[in-house]
Order: sequence, then structure tokens, then C-alpha cells
Amino acid sequence: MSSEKTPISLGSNFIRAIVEHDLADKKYATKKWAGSPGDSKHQALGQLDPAKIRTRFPPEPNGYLHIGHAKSIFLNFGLARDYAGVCHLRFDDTNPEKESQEYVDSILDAVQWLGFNWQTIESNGGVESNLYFASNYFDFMYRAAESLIENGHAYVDSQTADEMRETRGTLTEPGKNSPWRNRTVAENLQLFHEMRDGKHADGSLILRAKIDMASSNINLRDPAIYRVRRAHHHNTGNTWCIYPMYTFAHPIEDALEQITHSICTLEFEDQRPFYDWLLERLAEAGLLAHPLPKQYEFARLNLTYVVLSKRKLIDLVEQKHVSGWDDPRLPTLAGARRRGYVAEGFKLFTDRIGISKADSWIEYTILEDCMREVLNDAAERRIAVLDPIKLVIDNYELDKVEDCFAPNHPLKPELGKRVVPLTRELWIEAEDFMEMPSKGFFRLTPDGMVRLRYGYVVKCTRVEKDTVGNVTVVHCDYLPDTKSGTPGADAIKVKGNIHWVSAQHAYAAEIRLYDRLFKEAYPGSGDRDYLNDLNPYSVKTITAQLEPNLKDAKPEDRFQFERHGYFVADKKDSIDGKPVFNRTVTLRDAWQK
RNA sequence: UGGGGAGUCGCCAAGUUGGUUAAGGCACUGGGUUUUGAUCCCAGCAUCCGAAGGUUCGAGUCCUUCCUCCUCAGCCA
Repeated sequence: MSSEKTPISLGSNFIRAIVEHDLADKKYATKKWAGSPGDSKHQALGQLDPAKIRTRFPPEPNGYLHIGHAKSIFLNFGLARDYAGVCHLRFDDTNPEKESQEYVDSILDAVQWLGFNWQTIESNGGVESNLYFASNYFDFMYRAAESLIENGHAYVDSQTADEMRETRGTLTEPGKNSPWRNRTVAENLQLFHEMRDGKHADGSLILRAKIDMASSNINLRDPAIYRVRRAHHHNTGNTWCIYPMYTFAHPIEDALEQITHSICTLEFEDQRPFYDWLLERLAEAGLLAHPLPKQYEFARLNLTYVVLSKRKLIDLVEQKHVSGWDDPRLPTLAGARRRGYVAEGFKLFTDRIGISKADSWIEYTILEDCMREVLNDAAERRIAVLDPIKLVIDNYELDKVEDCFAPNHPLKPELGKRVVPLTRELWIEAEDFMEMPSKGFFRLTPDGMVRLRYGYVVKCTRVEKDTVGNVTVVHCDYLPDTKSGTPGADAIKVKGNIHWVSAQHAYAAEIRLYDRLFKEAYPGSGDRDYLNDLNPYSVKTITAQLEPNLKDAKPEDRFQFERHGYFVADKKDSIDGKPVFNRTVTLRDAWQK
């Protein structure tokens, strides 16, 4: 019986408000959908769209997805789920030089891991795939560009990139018209065709929208929309030597897919006027039909002690500051997964932080708390001694092996108990013994008593030390009538309760103790180089003494090592019968040394 | 200094067309339960909404001015 917790409120945010208003206004009630993306003619052949809204998650396959993307994924897929809509997973692959199949695969994997897929059951019972590639729209984009040219809304410029930069003006000064701005439609069309046909060198010609070089919005100063670039594309191969720019491609992708709410981050806000301009021009030309998609922007995620920019993540990987894209210290979803973070934790996290347009920095501990919260419920308990010292029970029979019973989950008795063997020689945590106890310390001390969790109460009699004075062995006597679970076991009250593992039975395992990758809350802030903020102690590999059954852990099995934290059997380095564990996150510790 | 955004408790974030005592979460503090110093439970936690004026019977919500921060000058997305 699970306790009835108050369900987490989905909260409300400005985007949900917009969606609800649009739905109430029946803004998209007449929108049609022919079962696949396409222009106005294609969609007109379809029926009323069974999806009340369409959103999309449009990653560029030029890197691995990270926690910030999780926010966007939950937003977009969540909106679709909550408002009887559909969310498209669309690869925004318009720049062949940076994109690759490896990234496509990793993104597909991450999205599924978060619990989403791109299959939708249609009203007719069929299954529709909502996995799309922008590169599949290149034909239409080419046609759209021709349309712009034909209607005098675009021209081919012969200026070099440098010249274009010089004539673009500045934030406070207007730009200057290109000398090629008034080429005739026929000339523009011919040059554009020649660009496609490979008759011009990369960068020699470029197609530009013809809007206003004096606009106070720099994005409207005749933005570049099609460039010549001979590069192999992961999807279209060498079919094209011209590629559309994001600015031009993205609105079209949304429109062809009948997206209703195109949600992106704040830095695209300035782009919205062009987004609307382009779509209106194509609608005027009959290529697209109203209602057209609308773009909305929200603040991207910032996390303290974390770096989420693609460029920086690529640097960390390529400069080998981490072991790869799935290094458990990285905020990539692949890394987080290896670290032991769970998808439900990310869901909780995104619900908890909300959506708004205010720039904000979320405290990293919020994410950790979310993981603790779901792991506390999901993970079975086990015992691990991370920094072992010997404890010898002098009055315990030499070869005796006694069964102790430990619950697998204190909040879920139905999960039963397991047997852990107790013997004369045990491993205990070095920090659970203090020769000179500080105030408030209530574990083992000279002459002190403590309970061996799930076993007996034990009283310290003496200690052995090495040459430098470190305690190496603690000697104790046990109190026979105090075994956990037996009548009268609690007759002697002790406050301390420490974990242990039989030295004879323990599984000595490799464990990686991870800490934050950066030592500064705002890596690279001020005039610092973010690489100088790297935490030199972000990982520590130790050999720990584990409860014997942990030897059978399978990759990605998660446990709470009692009194320590949550750990996961590494999916990559674990060998059958010899798992290696990663510390996901520690338990909270109110005692804080 | 041009354009576009944002400023509500330490961190996030709700605040319907202005209407009464400014949601909620996290953190924090105090108390309780507990064979994890964990979990869980209870209680407390903004007379104030970037600042200053103004309109109004009444303003976080309207007006004016000011301040701070973010963002835009790739043939990247």
C-alpha cells in the first residue's frame, strides 16, 4: 500500500495558457492532416487533424542530448499528451558539416530512455510514425525559395561573407543594400538554379531574403537563406550542394508538419518576425495554408555547477577532460544514465522547476533531490563498506556463520528480507569509529556500544593501530541477547547503528565515487575560463567491501547502499559476476562533518 | 547608446479582464516517528511583488519615469 501523496501539481505556465486559449478559440479546429508532412495541396487532401495540437522536439544531430533538452522534451511531449495532441521528433539536419548518424542514434536512444516514442495510434487504428528529418523537405524548401524569388522576396547576392558582414550595419546603424539586390527575377532564378547545379563555388553566391537592410531587427536585414556547400549529408548524401539555413528551414519544417505550437528557447525570439514573414509569403504564394504555426519562446535551463552549452560539452569530450559523451560526470542524458540518474527523476525535476521566460539558474541540488526522491522509492537496500577497517568480535565463536535478516526495502515489506552472514571478523566503516569522539558523535567509541545493524549490540574493548597511529582493528564483545528481531533485542538501548559486512564473505568491488564536475557554481563566470573551474576531485575510484549478493548485480541495477547513497552497476564496465558500481548521489546527511 | 525580452521569499514559480489575509515546490528553522544521523509526519518561513511617482474606494496586476540583467551584427542552429 503506497502512501497517498499529494500529486505533484503540473502547475501552470504561460505556454499551457496559450495552448488552452487556442483550444478554446478553436484556432486550429479546421486544420487538416493528410497523414504525413506536406504543402497546402497535400494537406488539403487530408481529413481534419485528429491531433488537437502538434508540437515538436527538433534537435540538430550534432551532439548528444543533455539535461536542458530533457526540459524541452518533457515540455513538448508533455503538452501533446495533455492536450490530445502529437509531438514530432524531428531532426533539424540542415548543416551536413556538423551532423552525423552517431548523433542521430544517440538522440533516438535518449528520447526513448526518457519514456517517449514517435509512434502514434491513429483514430483509424493505424500506427503513425512521427519521426521526421528536415532533410527530407529539401525539395520543398528549394521550391519555396524559387517562389520567394519569383515574387521578388529573395535575391542572389554575389557579395563575399566579409562584404555581407560589413554592409549589414551594426546594432545602432542601419545596413547598406547589396549592389546585387536589384537583380531581375529571371537572373535570380537562373543563378539559383546554377547554385543547385553546382556551377558556383562554395560561398561564392548566396540566396538572401529581400526585406529591409535598415530594420532595427538585424535578423530582417536580408538574412541568408540558402548557401552553396559541397558536403556529404548523412541522409541525402551528395544529392545537394546547396543547403537551407536554419532561419529559412525551420519555419517551413514546422509548417509542413502542421505544427501548431513551435516552442523554442529565448535566443530565437528575434527570429520570430522572420518566421512569420516567411510563412506569410509562402501562404500568399499558395504553398502553405492557414492556420500557420506560431513560435513561442521559453528560458533555457541553467544549472549551477554544470555547463550545458553544446560547444563546451564538445570541448570537454574532445579535449579528454572526461572519458566520453557518456562519462557519468557529464550532464548529457547518456552520462546521467550511466551515473544512475533515472528518467522519472528528470520528469519530477522538470515539473518542479517550471517553465517561464525569466533567465534563471536552478540549484543543482534540486536535480539531486529529485533523483533521491524516486530512487528512495525504487531502489532496494544493500550494504557496502566503502572505507573498510576490521572489527573483531572477540567473544564470538571462531568459525561460526550466523544468518541475519535485512529488509530489502524498509518502506516495502512485501519485497521481503535477505540473509546476510555474520561472522567474527567484519568490515566496518572507518568513519564509524572515533577514538576521540567529537560532540554529538554517537557511533563506535572506546568503551562505547553500538548496534551492528540487523545483528547484535557490540561493545568496544580495545583498538589496534598502525605505525602512524591510524586505527586498523577495533575489538569488541557482543551482547548475546540483543540480536535484531529476537525478543528483548531492544532491552539495551543504543543510539548508534552501524553497517558491516562479513570479511570472509565480502565482495571486493570497484566503486566510482563521483562528485560535481565543476567546483564553481557558475563555471566560467566573470573572466575565468570555465576549464579552470573543473573540479580536480570529480571522481575517486575505490575498492569497497560489499554484501556478497551484490556480486550478482546486473548492469543498471540500482541500489541504496545504506547510510551512503544510491549506486548503480555500471552499464559499460560491469562484467558478469563482477559488477562495478557508480555512485549516483549520496544520501542527505544532517550530521555533516 | 538600436531592436527584442526579463525582473514576485536564499533558488525556482503561480498570480483569471485591478478587488479582500501574495499559491505551490526546493532550501532553511523548530518538533515528532525511525535498528539508514536516510525516509516520513507536523509547524514556522514575503504587510510585500526591481525603484520612485501617479490613477483608483481598491494595484504585483493600469499609467509615467528610472534601474538592473539577458539577447541579436554566422554563408551555425
